[in-house]
Amino acid sequence: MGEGGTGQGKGRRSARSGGRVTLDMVAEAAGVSAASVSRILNGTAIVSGEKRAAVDEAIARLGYVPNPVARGLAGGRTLSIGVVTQAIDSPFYGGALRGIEDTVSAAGYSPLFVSGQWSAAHEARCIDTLRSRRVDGVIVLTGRMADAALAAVALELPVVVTGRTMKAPGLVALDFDNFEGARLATQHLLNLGHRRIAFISGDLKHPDGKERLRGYRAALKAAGLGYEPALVMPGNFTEASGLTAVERLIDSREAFTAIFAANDQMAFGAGLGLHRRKLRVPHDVSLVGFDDVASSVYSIPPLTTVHHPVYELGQMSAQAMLQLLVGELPTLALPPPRLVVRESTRELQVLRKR
Amino acid sequence: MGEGGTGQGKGRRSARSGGRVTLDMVAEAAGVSAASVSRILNGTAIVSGEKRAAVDEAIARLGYVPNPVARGLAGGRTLSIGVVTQAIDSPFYGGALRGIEDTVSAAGYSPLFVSGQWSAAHEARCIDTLRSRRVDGVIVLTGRMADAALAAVALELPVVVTGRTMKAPGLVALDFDNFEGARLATQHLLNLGHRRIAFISGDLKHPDGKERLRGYRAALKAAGLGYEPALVMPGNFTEASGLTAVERLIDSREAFTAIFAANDQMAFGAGLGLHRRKLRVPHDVSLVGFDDVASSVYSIPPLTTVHHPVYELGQMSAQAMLQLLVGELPTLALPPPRLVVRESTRELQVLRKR
DNA sequence: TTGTATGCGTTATCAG
DNA sequence: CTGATAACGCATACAA
Repeated sequence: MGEGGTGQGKGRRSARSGGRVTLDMVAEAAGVSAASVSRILNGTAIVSGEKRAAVDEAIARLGYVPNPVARGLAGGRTLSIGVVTQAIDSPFYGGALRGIEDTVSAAGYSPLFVSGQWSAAHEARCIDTLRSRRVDGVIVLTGRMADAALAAVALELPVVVTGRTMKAPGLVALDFDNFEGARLATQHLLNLGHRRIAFISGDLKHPDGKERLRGYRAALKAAGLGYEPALVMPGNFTEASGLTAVERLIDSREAFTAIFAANDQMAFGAGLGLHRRKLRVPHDVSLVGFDDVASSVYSIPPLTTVHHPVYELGQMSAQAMLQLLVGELPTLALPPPRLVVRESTRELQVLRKR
Repeated sequence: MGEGGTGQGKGRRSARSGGRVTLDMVAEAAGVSAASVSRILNGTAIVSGEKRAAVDEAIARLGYVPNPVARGLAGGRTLSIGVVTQAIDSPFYGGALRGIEDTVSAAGYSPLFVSGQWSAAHEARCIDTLRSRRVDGVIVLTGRMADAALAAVALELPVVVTGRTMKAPGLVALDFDNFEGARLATQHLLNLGHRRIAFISGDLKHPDGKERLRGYRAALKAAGLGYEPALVMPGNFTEASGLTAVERLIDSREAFTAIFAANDQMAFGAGLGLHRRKLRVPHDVSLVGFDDVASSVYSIPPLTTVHHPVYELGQMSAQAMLQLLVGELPTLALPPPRLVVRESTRELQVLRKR
């Protein structure tokens, strides 16, 4: 394409680097100045219809495509936006990355993904890399960095951060209602008649972890039940920690009829732990997760969980960034949490009622 | 860091753009020419120890960090390498992406990930984007593009492609022995006494899909068993297709005691299908997957599968690219397939033997 | 070995 | 509205 059949003049694209067509060549072909071509391309100023037509034609005929690198040097904008995630291969963040890529690339931007490895120091280094690459903005998925540190980078370039609620100039935070989600999940178990509901917490230094624990406690309290620390096991959002937690729970001989894990991955680990101890889900114990990752539909049994709109989260943070970039103040809100009831929970059978 | 406490002279970094330090400033501070600084930075030429020391000191003191954008414009190298994957959120490719990122960034490069969406046309567009961004090379994970198309881009910039075996100038292909892996998996089932082994194939237009089917057939043949088309169900590497396949298999009333799915995701789907039909794994039917994705350790039961070293695959393709970039001819080989026996397979019980 | 001059492809700042 | 011309930050022939 672009090469067309009417390849008169110019002939075989010239030299190295794939013999690319430059803006100058377009300008010459269209009989205008390079500046005008640039203006047309960027809508920087109003140009007459005639010239515009000539330029458009030349661009099409020559198959011109702008060079983002040169553009970045000259204009300061690289049309690339940095994304710092925790682990690029996480089943959870994966969806968000896809949402970001889809949205951002549709607007002509390219995402630059870097993994923070769950470390504030590493994250800071990632952001330095991103800044040295002159990204136009940075999207931080959750992240471990202090709010203040983030606010500091927001002073120099637009920042969108998910998973926390904060305010700072040049920064927009997009948070999901983890509290409500956890409350919903616990309430579901309560509605099914469960009273002894164990909780496998996530990393409690992580805002999501904190909020989900809070939601669990709130639901319990609203139901007139006391908070029993013995039913709460620490985890770190990995399958392994879910497995360990459930083993400790069983070994503690504390009675429980249901488990709410602070994320799906831990729920999967817990499920395996239960399976190993010959406890069946949901026959013997009901199990609820959080996030609704792709594989939760196909786990055995399919997992009841709280839907976390990660793809939308990605889309929205990207949109927010795009708006920030044009100087608008984004006002976006994530959809509220929604419980997805599948097959890992069921009504408490009376005989086991304590 | 770099700012240090000894912030004498220069004072608060000057103007806009974060008031960055340029190479010229370093040159001036060190009392040498910009060219020399550039040469030191790139090892382009031998410079005297004195000047080098002065420059190093100036760089450290000023906290200079090169601008990749300018570097890209001037030198043609952007220190970024493009990666086209199929789906950035795939549990399978995720590991490879991590391997690539780790390796590439350790060498000072930044990966630019784009999703090909399983479409040759989309892939081609992705590569165009990458090229317009002047990446120094492209890593293609499997991909749908024709070999010839890939060879064509390899003419203009280094290409590393995984999941296929081909030869072309400027291109290195890194393939995994899918045939042997599938043979191993099938052999395992055979060793356990299974004779009626169903196969859920992957996309047969996909080289991996083809090879795995071939391995299955080869093992059967070596065991003196005929190939029964009725035992082979088509799939497309998704959980959903695995579920469907197993349902069709059961509905066909064809007898089988084991299933080999061409990837883990389909195995998970198949597992759920079996569960729904009240068939237990491995009690009633043994199940083997392929890839050994992270979650296969925690599936119920933990899945016996063929380990595919995806992370290493990512690392090696990155290394290969790095070598290509310095003009070396990479000679890397992936580790051979290895069967990971977990709990989804067991010896065939005589009573069910047909 | 080192410095000088030029160019990379665009955008931005000026005059016209 | 439009066209020269100067940055942008660095690398590289070329000359010294």
